Amino acid sequence: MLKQAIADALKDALTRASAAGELTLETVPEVGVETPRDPDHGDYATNLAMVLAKPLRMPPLKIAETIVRHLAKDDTIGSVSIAAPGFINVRVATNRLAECARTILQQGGAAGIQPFGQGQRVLLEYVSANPTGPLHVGHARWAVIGSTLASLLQAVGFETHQEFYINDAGNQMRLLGASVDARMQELAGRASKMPEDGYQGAYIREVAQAAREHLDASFVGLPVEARVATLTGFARDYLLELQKRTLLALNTHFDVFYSETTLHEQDRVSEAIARLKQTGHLYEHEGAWWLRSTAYGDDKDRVVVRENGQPTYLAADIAYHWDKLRRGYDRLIDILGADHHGYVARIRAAVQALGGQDDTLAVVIGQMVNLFRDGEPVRMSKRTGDMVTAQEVVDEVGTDAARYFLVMRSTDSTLDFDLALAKRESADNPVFYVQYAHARICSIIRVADEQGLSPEVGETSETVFIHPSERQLLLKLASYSDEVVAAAKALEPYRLARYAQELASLFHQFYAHCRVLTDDRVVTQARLGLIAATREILRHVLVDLLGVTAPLRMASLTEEGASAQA
RNA sequence: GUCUCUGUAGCUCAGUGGAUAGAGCGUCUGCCUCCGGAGCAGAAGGCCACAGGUUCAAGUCCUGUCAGGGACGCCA
Repeated sequence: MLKQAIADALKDALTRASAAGELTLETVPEVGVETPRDPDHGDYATNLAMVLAKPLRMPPLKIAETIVRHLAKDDTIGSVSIAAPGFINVRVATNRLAECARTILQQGGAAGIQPFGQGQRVLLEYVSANPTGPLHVGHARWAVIGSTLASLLQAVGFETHQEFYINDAGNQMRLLGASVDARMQELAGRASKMPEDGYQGAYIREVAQAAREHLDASFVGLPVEARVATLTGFARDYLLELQKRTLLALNTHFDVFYSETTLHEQDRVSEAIARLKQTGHLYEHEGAWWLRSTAYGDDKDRVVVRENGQPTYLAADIAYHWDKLRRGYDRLIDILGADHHGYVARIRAAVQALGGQDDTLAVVIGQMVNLFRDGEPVRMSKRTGDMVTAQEVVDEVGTDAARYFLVMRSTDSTLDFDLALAKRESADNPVFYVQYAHARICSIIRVADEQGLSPEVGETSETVFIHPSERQLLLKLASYSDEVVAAAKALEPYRLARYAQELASLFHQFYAHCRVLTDDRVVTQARLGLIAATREILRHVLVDLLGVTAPLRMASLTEEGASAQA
């Protein structure tokens, strides 16, 4: 809310100084405004003078003085100071901060968020698992990152859509059908042979059991090919439903589940191949057709049609991405696991070969999740039966903790997820810390309500908000809209979780230092407004962006509190 | 071997080229007459893996080395 205003004021000052002939600028440079680490250095700062020192061939301190002399005092800039070697430090007028809180209170947590997306259409594709088994924790991480990113981009003015690409074609699916068939034969008491590299997990037996209940009894006696074909479809549907249930439990909602098989059935794959041949991006070599992906920076060219005439997985994915482009999306975002990193260059190349710009497709790589239970690593393997599924994780720790933990780290970092820790309802657990701040505010407002007080931020704030913790809280509230925009531009949803924790921390500090409900009516009114604005922001970041609940009260506390007092 | 992510406090991690490197947990010490103590305050704890370079300024950018994760199919 404030960053742009300060940058504009500085830019105006530069222009005036230039017009006055005191600084000889050819163009007005980009003004970078940052928040200093040390609050003593002001609320916002710029290194403008130091950046200009070289081109102007003037000492940075002198430039800073000149800029400050031409800086118009407005309702945002309270005071300005210069610090060696050339920083310009701005302290925001407290009335302006109070005005920000008032705006948040009136317009809600989204107030002031710059809608730079301008209605551009964005398609996010994420999770996109094979329907050959339950989702694992890695999938859960992509799910949470994807859905949070979708909300985030929506909040900054993009029109976002979310899709799950079902990898339901190819050899893996036949193998799945054969694995289920083997288990089913077992259940029927017949001799069976699990195929080489067949799916071994306990869930295969579950699918087989379900198939026995839903398919006709005589089915077991059919020839192998017929059985496997039917079971492949059955298992696909069954496991996809399982995955969908998990995604819902993670509070993730897709607009479309897009089946790879339909691409083949509707000849989309052959169309895409024909198109690439026509535009000269494919060539024939050793009986196969290759995409010239090296033309767009890939390490080597990639086969799209095999020697035997069958299209590869890449061919289908190219067709899918072409379909996305033809549906009129301005930007495509794919979220992939680090295990698919090597795939990025070729799909980016394909998008460009299909006419996309080099920045049309953005790929977010999520590093892997290491699962722990009480410090002991838990193995994740699809082939063994003992893996912990995403569903089990959500069942164990709950949706809120699962979402928060899976999104709170940078996607570039591998995530250590300790189930015991996430489950613990204690201070270890950041999601409870943030939710507690929200519940605490609700509690105060409930008490105030009983006294006939409603939250408002009055006009006399300069004299009312005098405690440092009040200022810090106000500043944090005012920076929310800037933070949302920054997180969206960088495609870094984890920043929202950090912000939420920092805001909660500042609120708890304020709470410890300043009593809200006091004998002084003016102070009470102002502080009620402050915490109500804090609640708006907490609710927005938790519910609207992170997809986590913002509880009015902490349920387990009342129980514990009751028993503790007894 | 090539590509890629990571390496910052005992642990898990922040840190958009700027000022004295931060948070949470853990450890130690304080704070409940009072709006919810799942909280707050304080202390201890660091050659930012290592070596060069770029610049007014490097934890941050570049190159190399070391260590750990992931990937290198006419699998999906």
